Amino acid sequence: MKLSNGVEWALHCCVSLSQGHEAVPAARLAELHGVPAAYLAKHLQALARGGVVTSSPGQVGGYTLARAPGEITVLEVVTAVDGDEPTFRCREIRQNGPLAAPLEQCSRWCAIARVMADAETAWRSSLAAISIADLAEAIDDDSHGTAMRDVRGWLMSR
Amino acid sequence: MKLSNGVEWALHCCVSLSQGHEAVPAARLAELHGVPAAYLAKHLQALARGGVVTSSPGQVGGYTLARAPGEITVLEVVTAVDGDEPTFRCREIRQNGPLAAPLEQCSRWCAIARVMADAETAWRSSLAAISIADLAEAIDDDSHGTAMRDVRGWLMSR
DNA sequence: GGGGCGCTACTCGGATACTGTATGTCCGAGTCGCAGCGG
DNA sequence: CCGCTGCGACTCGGACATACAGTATCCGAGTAGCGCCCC
Repeated sequence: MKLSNGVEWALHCCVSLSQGHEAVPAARLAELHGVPAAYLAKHLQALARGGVVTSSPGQVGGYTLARAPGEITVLEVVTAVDGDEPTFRCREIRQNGPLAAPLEQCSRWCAIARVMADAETAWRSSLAAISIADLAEAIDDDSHGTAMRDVRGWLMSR
Repeated sequence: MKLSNGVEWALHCCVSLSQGHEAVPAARLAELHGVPAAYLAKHLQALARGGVVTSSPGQVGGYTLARAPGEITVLEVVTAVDGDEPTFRCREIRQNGPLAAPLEQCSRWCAIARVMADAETAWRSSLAAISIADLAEAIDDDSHGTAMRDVRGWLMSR
């Protein structure tokens, strides 16, 4: 079970976007994070589709957070980029083979699927408890208060 | 983030194995669950490598649970089949670009990686709380006590 | 009749093709800002 | 001097190649059981 690395890029981009009020083009975000611009654009489009960021075309266009940083959870970003399909897809193999379970016993999910779904819920809850604002604060603390200030300055310049 | 469907097969196989004391060949497990035998064998090998089941060659060989069903957790099965790499691999992009974080601030993990790791820990804990015996009991309850009895009977026959 | 030996059949295990998803890239459609022109 | 219009440049958005991992399969190495032969 591997998570697309686009998730990491998207989270960093959201944190950066939370530091400026102007729209930031995809190319500029790519430069800031040192990642391929064309590919990052793809993930930003996914964020836009997911309602995490809003895009504006034109000469001074770019991406902006759709809501306040404290109102956007990490889970939303992950879901927007990675898709909202469940990680475990039950193929109902209990209905296969010589001992196939009768259909009337399959009204509930398979016990295995329930366990996996519970685990996924725990994972999602953990991600939903953290907001972009929390991330920005944590990163700022790690850098003793310089990282976010530098990002703000860099976004302002040019 | 998608989980290999081999995980589902492996869990079902472990539950079935918990019902019989004889070694069960891969082909027989495949027949029981209605899945391709050659492919299932691959996953059973992974379970053997992970120490979840033990394999015995020869005419009456096959697979057996390596420990008591209550002592094997779902997490072990998932890890054995899917690999134990973390779902989120931090590429340290904070060290990229014009505002690269200095190395002395990177002694700890990136804040984003920490959040993802916490979520994964929650997921793993949830899976580690359930054993194969728990699964077998839950499946039995769903079928009003017939499913595991049928499996035992089918494994005895032939 | 008992013990030893060889054969056979069955098992797992890893090496080998194929498919789908993630990765990476590109060019076209659309929009906003700015400069130039006319009133 | 002010407003309108046309142009240009920049933006996003989706369509297009490529690389890798999951899917599916096969055949060879090894072992245990069984029957046969010899004593």
